[in-house]
Amino acid sequence: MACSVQLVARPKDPAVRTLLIERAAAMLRAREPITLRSLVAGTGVSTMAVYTHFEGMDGLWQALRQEGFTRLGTRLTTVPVSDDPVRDLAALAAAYLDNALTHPDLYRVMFDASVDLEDLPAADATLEHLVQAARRGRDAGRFRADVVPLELAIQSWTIGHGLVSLVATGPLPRETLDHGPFMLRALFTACGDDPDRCRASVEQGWHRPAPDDERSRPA
Amino acid sequence: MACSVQLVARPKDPAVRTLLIERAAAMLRAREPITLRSLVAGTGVSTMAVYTHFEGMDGLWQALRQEGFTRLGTRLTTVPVSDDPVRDLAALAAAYLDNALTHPDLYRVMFDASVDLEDLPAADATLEHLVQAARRGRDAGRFRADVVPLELAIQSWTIGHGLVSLVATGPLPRETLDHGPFMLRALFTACGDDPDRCRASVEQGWHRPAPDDERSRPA
DNA sequence: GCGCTGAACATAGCAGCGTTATGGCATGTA
DNA sequence: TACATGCCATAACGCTGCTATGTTCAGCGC
Repeated sequence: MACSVQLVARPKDPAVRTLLIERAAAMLRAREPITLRSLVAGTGVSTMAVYTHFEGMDGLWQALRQEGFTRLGTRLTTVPVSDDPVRDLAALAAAYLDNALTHPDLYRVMFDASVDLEDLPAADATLEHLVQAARRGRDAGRFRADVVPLELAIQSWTIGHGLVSLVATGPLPRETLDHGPFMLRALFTACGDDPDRCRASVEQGWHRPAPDDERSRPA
Repeated sequence: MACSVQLVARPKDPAVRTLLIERAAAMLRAREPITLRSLVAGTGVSTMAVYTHFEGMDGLWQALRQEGFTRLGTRLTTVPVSDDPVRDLAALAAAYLDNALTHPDLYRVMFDASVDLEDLPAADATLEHLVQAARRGRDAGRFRADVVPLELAIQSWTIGHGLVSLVATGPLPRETLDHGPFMLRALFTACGDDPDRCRASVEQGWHRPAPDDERSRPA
Protein backbone atom coordinates (compact mmCIF):
# COMPACT_ATOMS: atom_id res chain seq x y z
CA MET A 1 0.00 0.00 0.00
CA ALA A 2 2.27 2.70 -1.20
CA CYS A 3 -0.30 5.24 -0.26
CA SER A 4 1.28 8.66 -0.38
CA VAL A 5 -0.11 11.36 1.81
CA GLN A 6 -3.37 12.34 0.26
CA LEU A 7 -3.86 16.02 -0.25
CA VAL A 8 -7.52 16.70 -0.61
CA ALA A 9 -7.68 20.27 0.47
CA ARG A 10 -7.01 23.82 -0.49
CA PRO A 11 -3.25 24.23 -0.83
CA LYS A 12 -1.63 27.08 1.03
CA ASP A 13 -0.46 29.86 -1.19
CA PRO A 14 3.34 30.16 -1.04
CA ALA A 15 3.09 33.73 -2.28
CA VAL A 16 1.45 34.73 0.98
CA ARG A 17 4.41 33.39 2.91
CA THR A 18 7.01 35.34 0.99
CA LEU A 19 4.79 38.39 1.04
CA LEU A 20 4.64 38.34 4.82
CA ILE A 21 8.37 37.76 5.20
CA GLU A 22 9.27 40.53 2.82
CA ARG A 23 6.85 42.88 4.50
CA ALA A 24 8.27 41.99 7.90
CA ALA A 25 11.79 42.63 6.63
CA ALA A 26 10.68 45.96 5.23
CA MET A 27 9.09 46.97 8.52
CA LEU A 28 12.25 45.92 10.28
CA ARG A 29 14.28 48.15 7.99
CA ALA A 30 11.85 51.01 8.58
CA ARG A 31 12.22 50.46 12.32
CA GLU A 32 8.48 50.00 12.70
CA PRO A 33 7.43 47.62 15.46
CA ILE A 34 6.27 44.33 13.99
CA THR A 35 2.97 43.24 15.48
CA LEU A 36 0.57 40.65 14.20
CA ARG A 37 -2.03 43.19 13.20
CA SER A 38 0.30 45.81 11.80
CA LEU A 39 2.00 43.12 9.74
CA VAL A 40 -1.13 42.01 7.94
CA ALA A 41 -2.66 45.50 7.73
CA GLY A 42 -2.97 46.56 4.11
CA THR A 43 -1.94 43.21 2.71
CA GLY A 44 -5.48 41.91 2.30
CA VAL A 45 -4.69 38.75 4.22
CA SER A 46 -5.97 38.21 7.71
CA THR A 47 -4.18 37.49 10.96
CA MET A 48 -4.88 33.78 10.60
CA ALA A 49 -2.52 33.59 7.62
CA VAL A 50 0.38 34.07 10.03
CA TYR A 51 -0.79 30.97 11.87
CA THR A 52 -1.32 28.78 8.83
CA HIS A 53 2.08 29.72 7.39
CA PHE A 54 4.23 30.24 10.51
CA GLU A 55 2.22 28.78 13.39
CA GLY A 56 2.29 32.10 15.19
CA MET A 57 4.59 35.03 15.65
CA ASP A 58 7.45 32.94 16.99
CA GLY A 59 7.51 31.04 13.73
CA LEU A 60 7.54 34.30 11.83
CA TRP A 61 10.59 35.50 13.77
CA GLN A 62 12.30 32.22 13.09
CA ALA A 63 11.53 32.49 9.39
CA LEU A 64 12.91 36.01 9.53
CA ARG A 65 16.11 34.71 11.10
CA GLN A 66 16.44 32.13 8.34
CA GLU A 67 15.84 34.84 5.76
CA GLY A 68 18.65 36.83 7.35
CA PHE A 69 21.03 33.89 7.16
CA THR A 70 19.99 33.27 3.57
CA ARG A 71 20.71 36.85 2.58
CA LEU A 72 24.02 36.72 4.40
CA GLY A 73 24.85 33.48 2.62
CA THR A 74 24.13 34.87 -0.84
CA ARG A 75 26.08 37.98 0.12
CA LEU A 76 29.11 35.88 1.01
CA THR A 77 28.73 33.92 -2.20
CA THR A 78 29.33 37.10 -4.18
CA VAL A 79 32.82 37.36 -2.71
CA PRO A 80 35.01 36.10 -5.56
CA VAL A 81 37.43 33.26 -4.98
CA SER A 82 40.88 34.47 -5.94
CA ASP A 83 44.30 32.87 -5.86
CA ASP A 84 44.99 34.56 -2.52
CA PRO A 85 43.06 32.71 0.20
CA VAL A 86 44.07 35.16 2.92
CA ARG A 87 42.76 38.00 0.87
CA ASP A 88 39.54 36.05 0.35
CA LEU A 89 39.21 35.40 4.05
CA ALA A 90 39.58 39.11 4.78
CA ALA A 91 37.09 39.89 2.04
CA LEU A 92 34.60 37.46 3.56
CA ALA A 93 34.99 39.14 6.92
CA ALA A 94 34.54 42.55 5.34
CA ALA A 95 31.45 41.35 3.51
CA TYR A 96 30.10 39.95 6.77
CA LEU A 97 30.50 43.29 8.49
CA ASP A 98 29.09 45.18 5.54
CA ASN A 99 26.03 42.97 5.39
CA ALA A 100 25.40 43.28 9.11
CA LEU A 101 25.72 47.06 9.08
CA THR A 102 23.50 47.45 6.02
CA HIS A 103 20.74 45.44 7.71
CA PRO A 104 21.43 46.00 11.43
CA ASP A 105 17.93 45.16 12.58
CA LEU A 106 17.81 41.91 10.66
CA TYR A 107 21.23 41.08 12.05
CA ARG A 108 19.97 41.68 15.57
CA VAL A 109 17.02 39.38 14.99
CA MET A 110 19.40 36.69 13.81
CA PHE A 111 21.42 36.72 17.02
CA ASP A 112 19.05 38.18 19.58
CA ALA A 113 16.95 35.29 20.69
CA SER A 114 18.50 32.07 21.74
CA VAL A 115 19.04 30.35 18.45
CA ASP A 116 16.64 27.57 17.80
CA LEU A 117 18.09 24.26 16.67
CA GLU A 118 16.30 24.97 13.42
CA ASP A 119 18.70 27.81 12.75
CA LEU A 120 21.90 25.85 13.21
CA PRO A 121 22.12 24.59 9.63
CA ALA A 122 21.78 28.15 8.33
CA ALA A 123 24.49 29.37 10.69
CA ASP A 124 26.71 26.47 9.67
CA ALA A 125 26.26 27.32 6.03
CA THR A 126 27.47 30.82 6.79
CA LEU A 127 30.46 29.47 8.65
CA GLU A 128 31.27 27.08 5.82
CA HIS A 129 32.31 29.95 3.57
CA LEU A 130 35.00 30.89 6.08
CA VAL A 131 36.02 27.28 6.58
CA GLN A 132 36.66 26.79 2.87
CA ALA A 133 38.79 29.91 2.62
CA ALA A 134 40.75 28.89 5.72
CA ARG A 135 41.35 25.45 4.28
CA ARG A 136 42.58 26.88 1.02
CA GLY A 137 44.90 29.12 2.99
CA ARG A 138 46.35 26.17 4.79
CA ASP A 139 46.65 24.03 1.67
CA ALA A 140 48.37 26.90 -0.12
CA GLY A 141 50.98 26.99 2.60
CA ARG A 142 49.98 30.36 3.96
CA PHE A 143 48.97 28.87 7.30
CA ARG A 144 50.79 26.18 9.22
CA ALA A 145 49.82 22.59 8.47
CA ASP A 146 48.43 22.11 11.98
CA VAL A 147 45.91 24.91 11.58
CA VAL A 148 42.38 23.51 11.74
CA PRO A 149 40.26 25.34 9.15
CA LEU A 150 37.13 25.16 11.28
CA GLU A 151 38.91 26.71 14.22
CA LEU A 152 40.39 29.53 12.20
CA ALA A 153 36.98 30.14 10.69
CA ILE A 154 35.40 30.34 14.12
CA GLN A 155 38.09 32.72 15.28
CA SER A 156 37.55 34.97 12.27
CA TRP A 157 33.82 34.85 12.88
CA THR A 158 34.38 35.80 16.50
CA ILE A 159 36.27 38.92 15.48
CA GLY A 160 33.64 39.88 12.93
CA HIS A 161 30.71 39.25 15.20
CA GLY A 162 32.39 40.94 18.14
CA LEU A 163 33.07 44.07 16.16
CA VAL A 164 29.65 44.18 14.59
CA SER A 165 27.66 43.64 17.73
CA LEU A 166 29.68 46.13 19.74
CA VAL A 167 29.11 48.70 17.03
CA ALA A 168 25.67 47.97 15.59
CA THR A 169 23.73 47.42 18.80
CA GLY A 170 26.47 48.19 21.30
CA PRO A 171 28.22 51.15 22.85
CA LEU A 172 31.20 51.58 20.51
CA PRO A 173 31.37 54.06 17.61
CA ARG A 174 31.56 53.04 13.99
CA GLU A 175 35.27 53.77 13.71
CA THR A 176 35.83 50.71 15.87
CA LEU A 177 35.43 48.65 12.73
CA ASP A 178 38.78 49.98 11.55
CA HIS A 179 40.38 47.62 14.05
CA GLY A 180 39.25 44.76 11.84
CA PRO A 181 42.31 44.53 9.56
CA PHE A 182 44.73 44.69 12.48
CA MET A 183 42.93 41.95 14.38
CA LEU A 184 42.68 39.74 11.31
CA ARG A 185 46.38 40.21 10.62
CA ALA A 186 47.18 39.32 14.22
CA LEU A 187 45.12 36.15 13.84
CA PHE A 188 46.46 35.13 10.46
CA THR A 189 50.11 35.73 11.32
CA ALA A 190 49.59 33.75 14.50
CA CYS A 191 48.50 30.94 12.19
CA GLY A 192 51.78 31.15 10.35
CA ASP A 193 51.23 33.62 7.54
CA ASP A 194 54.10 35.90 6.63
CA PRO A 195 53.48 39.33 8.18
CA ASP A 196 54.16 41.35 5.05
CA ARG A 197 52.20 39.13 2.69
CA CYS A 198 49.42 39.05 5.26
CA ARG A 199 49.29 42.81 5.51
CA ALA A 200 48.97 43.12 1.73
CA SER A 201 46.35 40.38 1.47
CA VAL A 202 44.18 41.70 4.28
CA GLU A 203 44.45 45.21 2.92
CA GLN A 204 43.24 44.07 -0.49
CA GLY A 205 40.47 41.87 0.85
CA TRP A 206 39.20 44.37 3.35
CA HIS A 207 38.82 47.34 1.06
CA ARG A 208 37.31 45.58 -1.93
CA PRO A 209 34.23 43.86 -0.69
CA ALA A 210 31.85 42.62 -3.31
CA PRO A 211 28.87 44.84 -4.06
CA ASP A 212 25.78 44.38 -1.92
CA ASP A 213 23.09 42.12 -3.31
CA GLU A 214 20.41 44.31 -1.78
CA ARG A 215 17.16 43.25 -3.33
CA SER A 216 15.81 46.71 -3.82
CA ARG A 217 12.08 46.52 -3.90
CA PRO A 218 9.87 49.41 -4.92
CA ALA A 219 7.27 50.36 -2.35
CA MET B 1 17.32 84.12 45.66
CA ALA B 2 19.26 80.96 46.30
CA CYS B 3 16.07 79.06 46.57
CA SER B 4 16.87 75.38 46.55
CA VAL B 5 14.33 72.90 45.37
CA GLN B 6 11.91 72.43 48.22
CA LEU B 7 11.13 68.88 49.13
CA VAL B 8 7.92 68.82 51.06
CA ALA B 9 6.63 65.39 50.28
CA ARG B 10 6.76 61.77 51.12
CA PRO B 11 10.23 60.54 50.13
CA LYS B 12 10.39 57.52 47.89
CA ASP B 13 11.65 54.45 49.65
CA PRO B 14 14.99 53.41 48.15
CA ALA B 15 14.49 49.92 49.53
CA VAL B 16 11.64 49.42 47.10
CA ARG B 17 13.93 50.24 44.20
CA THR B 18 16.59 47.74 45.14
CA LEU B 19 13.93 45.18 45.98
CA LEU B 20 12.47 45.41 42.52
CA ILE B 21 15.85 45.27 40.80
CA GLU B 22 16.96 42.26 42.82
CA ARG B 23 13.68 40.51 42.17
CA ALA B 24 13.94 41.26 38.48
CA ALA B 25 17.49 39.89 38.43
CA ALA B 26 16.32 36.78 40.27
CA MET B 27 13.48 36.25 37.79
CA LEU B 28 15.96 36.70 34.98
CA ARG B 29 18.19 34.03 36.47
CA ALA B 30 15.19 31.72 36.91
CA ARG B 31 14.31 32.35 33.24
CA GLU B 32 10.85 33.55 34.22
CA PRO B 33 9.39 36.17 31.91
CA ILE B 34 9.50 39.59 33.58
CA THR B 35 6.17 41.34 33.32
CA LEU B 36 4.99 44.32 35.30
CA ARG B 37 2.42 42.31 37.23
CA SER B 38 4.52 39.24 37.81
CA LEU B 39 7.34 41.45 39.03
CA VAL B 40 5.35 43.10 41.78
CA ALA B 41 3.33 39.99 42.63
CA GLY B 42 4.12 38.84 46.15
CA THR B 43 6.23 41.86 46.97
CA GLY B 44 3.40 43.82 48.57
CA VAL B 45 4.06 46.83 46.38
CA SER B 46 1.75 47.72 43.54
CA THR B 47 2.39 48.23 39.88
CA MET B 48 2.65 51.98 40.36
CA ALA B 49 5.88 51.59 42.29
CA VAL B 50 7.58 50.64 39.03
CA TYR B 51 6.47 53.97 37.61
CA THR B 52 7.51 56.13 40.56
CA HIS B 53 10.94 54.47 40.71
CA PHE B 54 11.68 53.67 37.07
CA GLU B 55 9.11 55.61 35.05
CA GLY B 56 7.87 52.40 33.47
CA MET B 57 9.23 49.09 32.30
CA ASP B 58 11.77 50.64 29.95
CA GLY B 59 13.36 52.35 32.91
CA LEU B 60 13.42 49.08 34.78
CA TRP B 61 15.26 47.38 31.93
CA GLN B 62 17.72 50.23 31.83
CA ALA B 63 18.28 49.97 35.58
CA LEU B 64 18.80 46.26 35.09
CA ARG B 65 21.41 46.97 32.44
CA GLN B 66 23.20 49.32 34.80
CA GLU B 67 23.04 46.68 37.51
CA GLY B 68 24.64 44.25 35.11
CA PHE B 69 27.48 46.65 34.35
CA THR B 70 27.93 47.33 38.04
CA ARG B 71 28.23 43.65 38.84
CA LEU B 72 30.62 43.19 35.95
CA GLY B 73 32.67 46.12 37.20
CA THR B 74 32.98 44.78 40.73
CA ARG B 75 33.80 41.39 39.26
CA LEU B 76 36.65 42.87 37.26
CA THR B 77 37.84 44.75 40.33
CA THR B 78 38.46 41.46 42.07
CA VAL B 79 41.07 40.56 39.46
CA PRO B 80 44.34 41.23 41.29
CA VAL B 81 46.93 43.56 39.80
CA SER B 82 50.17 41.63 39.50
CA ASP B 83 53.58 42.54 38.14
CA ASP B 84 52.65 40.86 34.84
CA PRO B 85 50.30 43.16 32.92
CA VAL B 86 49.77 40.67 30.11
CA ARG B 87 48.72 38.07 32.59
CA ASP B 88 46.37 40.60 34.16
CA LEU B 89 44.86 41.44 30.80
CA ALA B 90 44.19 37.77 30.14
CA ALA B 91 42.75 37.39 33.61
CA LEU B 92 40.42 40.32 32.99
CA ALA B 93 39.24 38.73 29.78
CA ALA B 94 38.70 35.41 31.55
CA ALA B 95 36.78 37.14 34.31
CA TYR B 96 34.68 38.91 31.70
CA LEU B 97 33.75 35.62 30.08
CA ASP B 98 33.14 33.94 33.39
CA ASN B 99 30.84 36.70 34.56
CA ALA B 100 28.90 36.68 31.32
CA LEU B 101 28.44 32.91 31.37
CA THR B 102 27.33 32.76 34.99
CA HIS B 103 24.71 35.43 34.31
CA PRO B 104 23.91 34.88 30.66
CA ASP B 105 20.45 36.44 30.79
CA LEU B 106 21.67 39.56 32.51
CA TYR B 107 24.46 39.76 29.96
CA ARG B 108 21.96 39.55 27.17
CA VAL B 109 19.91 42.36 28.66
CA MET B 110 23.04 44.49 28.81
CA PHE B 111 23.72 44.20 25.10
CA ASP B 112 20.33 43.32 23.64
CA ALA B 113 18.60 46.62 23.23
CA SER B 114 20.31 49.49 21.53
CA VAL B 115 22.33 50.93 24.35
CA ASP B 116 20.92 54.12 25.74
CA LEU B 117 23.30 57.01 26.16
CA GLU B 118 22.69 56.55 29.86
CA ASP B 119 24.55 53.26 29.72
CA LEU B 120 27.70 54.59 28.08
CA PRO B 121 29.46 55.64 31.31
CA ALA B 122 28.89 52.18 32.77
CA ALA B 123 30.27 50.53 29.64
CA ASP B 124 33.24 52.90 29.68
CA ALA B 125 33.96 52.01 33.30
CA THR B 126 34.10 48.37 32.26
CA LEU B 127 36.43 49.17 29.42
CA GLU B 128 38.65 51.23 31.68
CA HIS B 129 39.83 48.12 33.50
CA LEU B 130 41.21 46.78 30.26
CA VAL B 131 42.68 50.14 29.29
CA GLN B 132 44.69 50.34 32.50
CA ALA B 133 46.11 46.85 32.08
CA ALA B 134 46.97 47.58 28.45
CA ARG B 135 48.73 50.79 29.46
CA ARG B 136 50.75 48.98 32.11
CA GLY B 137 51.69 46.40 29.52
CA ARG B 138 52.96 49.08 27.19
CA ASP B 139 54.78 51.00 29.93
CA ALA B 140 56.41 47.77 31.08
CA GLY B 141 57.80 47.27 27.61
CA ARG B 142 55.73 44.20 26.83
CA PHE B 143 53.90 46.01 24.03
CA ARG B 144 55.41 48.34 21.48
CA ALA B 145 55.52 52.01 22.39
CA ASP B 146 53.10 52.89 19.60
CA VAL B 147 50.37 50.65 20.99
CA VAL B 148 47.38 52.74 22.04
CA PRO B 149 46.00 51.27 25.29
CA LEU B 150 42.41 52.15 24.43
CA GLU B 151 42.68 50.40 21.09
CA LEU B 152 44.18 47.26 22.54
CA ALA B 153 41.50 47.28 25.22
CA ILE B 154 38.78 47.54 22.59
CA GLN B 155 40.34 44.71 20.62
CA SER B 156 40.47 42.51 23.71
CA TRP B 157 36.88 43.40 24.46
CA THR B 158 35.91 42.48 20.91
CA ILE B 159 37.37 39.02 21.32
CA GLY B 160 35.70 38.51 24.69
CA HIS B 161 32.34 39.79 23.58
CA GLY B 162 32.48 37.92 20.31
CA LEU B 163 33.18 34.63 22.03
CA VAL B 164 30.59 35.17 24.72
CA SER B 165 27.77 36.20 22.47
CA LEU B 166 28.39 33.43 19.95
CA VAL B 167 28.32 30.92 22.79
CA ALA B 168 25.84 32.27 25.34
CA THR B 169 23.04 33.35 22.99
CA GLY B 170 24.49 32.10 19.73
CA PRO B 171 24.95 28.91 17.79
CA LEU B 172 28.39 27.81 18.92
CA PRO B 173 29.09 25.24 21.65
CA ARG B 174 30.76 26.09 24.91
CA GLU B 175 34.12 24.61 23.89
CA THR B 176 34.46 27.56 21.56
CA LEU B 177 35.63 29.55 24.55
CA ASP B 178 38.84 27.54 24.51
CA HIS B 179 39.89 29.61 21.52
CA GLY B 180 40.24 32.57 23.89
CA PRO B 181 43.88 32.08 24.90
CA PHE B 182 45.02 31.56 21.32
CA MET B 183 43.23 34.68 20.09
CA LEU B 184 44.55 36.77 22.95
CA ARG B 185 48.07 35.54 22.28
CA ALA B 186 47.70 36.40 18.61
CA LEU B 187 46.58 39.89 19.58
CA PHE B 188 49.24 40.49 22.21
CA THR B 189 52.13 39.21 20.14
CA ALA B 190 50.91 41.37 17.27
CA CYS B 191 51.30 44.25 19.72
CA GLY B 192 54.92 43.33 20.25
CA ASP B 193 54.93 40.90 23.16
CA ASP B 194 57.42 38.07 23.07
CA PRO B 195 55.60 34.89 21.98
CA ASP B 196 56.95 32.66 24.72
CA ARG B 197 56.44 35.13 27.55
CA CYS B 198 53.00 35.87 26.14
CA ARG B 199 52.04 32.23 26.12
CA ALA B 200 53.04 31.83 29.75
CA SER B 201 51.32 35.03 30.84
CA VAL B 202 48.06 34.29 29.05
CA GLU B 203 48.07 30.75 30.36
CA GLN B 204 48.42 31.97 33.92
CA GLY B 205 45.88 34.75 33.60
CA TRP B 206 43.32 32.65 31.79
CA HIS B 207 43.19 29.75 34.20
CA ARG B 208 43.23 31.65 37.45
CA PRO B 209 40.29 34.00 37.33
CA ALA B 210 39.32 35.60 40.59
CA PRO B 211 36.39 34.02 42.42
CA ASP B 212 32.93 35.19 41.54
CA ASP B 213 31.45 37.90 43.72
CA GLU B 214 27.99 36.46 43.32
CA ARG B 215 25.80 38.13 45.91
CA SER B 216 24.00 35.04 47.01
CA ARG B 217 20.68 35.97 48.43
CA PRO B 218 18.37 33.54 50.21
CA ALA B 219 14.90 33.34 48.76
C1' DG C 1 -21.03 16.62 -13.49
C1' DC C 2 -21.93 16.07 -8.46
C1' DG C 3 -21.16 15.71 -3.70
C1' DC C 4 -17.86 15.09 -0.13
C1' DT C 5 -13.76 16.08 2.49
C1' DG C 6 -10.64 18.92 4.74
C1' DA C 7 -7.36 22.59 4.87
C1' DA C 8 -6.99 27.69 4.14
C1' DC C 9 -8.89 31.80 5.38
C1' DA C 10 -12.08 35.58 7.76
C1' DT C 11 -14.31 37.17 11.96
C1' DA C 12 -14.99 37.77 16.80
C1' DG C 13 -13.69 37.25 21.28
C1' DC C 14 -10.27 36.05 25.07
C1' DA C 15 -6.56 36.70 28.63
C1' DG C 16 -2.65 39.21 29.32
C1' DC C 17 0.42 43.04 28.54
C1' DG C 18 2.19 48.11 29.66
C1' DT C 19 0.24 52.35 30.69
C1' DT C 20 -2.60 56.00 32.75
C1' DA C 21 -6.31 58.40 35.40
C1' DT C 22 -8.08 58.89 39.92
C1' DG C 23 -8.14 59.07 44.92
C1' DG C 24 -6.43 58.07 49.74
C1' DC C 25 -2.75 58.75 52.76
C1' DA C 26 1.64 59.36 54.85
C1' DT C 27 5.15 62.86 55.49
C1' DG C 28 7.86 67.08 56.35
C1' DT C 29 7.18 72.21 56.73
C1' DA C 30 5.07 76.36 58.63
C1' DT D 1 -2.30 71.82 64.11
C1' DA D 2 -3.09 72.69 59.25
C1' DC D 3 -1.41 72.18 54.82
C1' DA D 4 0.93 70.93 50.71
C1' DT D 5 3.28 67.37 48.32
C1' DG D 6 3.97 63.22 45.92
C1' DC D 7 4.14 58.09 46.91
C1' DC D 8 1.28 54.32 46.36
C1' DA D 9 -3.21 51.37 45.57
C1' DT D 10 -7.21 50.62 42.51
C1' DA D 11 -9.50 50.49 38.22
C1' DA D 12 -9.85 51.17 33.58
C1' DC D 13 -7.98 51.69 28.62
C1' DG D 14 -5.86 50.26 24.30
C1' DC D 15 -3.06 47.02 22.50
C1' DT D 16 -0.81 42.51 22.10
C1' DG D 17 -0.66 37.42 20.58
C1' DC D 18 -3.71 33.83 20.34
C1' DT D 19 -7.89 30.76 19.77
C1' DA D 20 -12.68 29.33 18.87
C1' DT D 21 -16.07 29.36 15.34
C1' DG D 22 -17.90 29.72 10.79
C1' DT D 23 -17.23 30.14 5.71
C1' DT D 24 -14.95 29.23 1.25
C1' DC D 25 -12.89 26.55 -2.05
C1' DA D 26 -9.46 23.06 -4.23
C1' DG D 27 -9.18 18.19 -5.26
C1' DC D 28 -10.89 13.29 -5.32
C1' DG D 29 -14.59 9.22 -5.67
C1' DC D 30 -18.63 8.23 -7.94
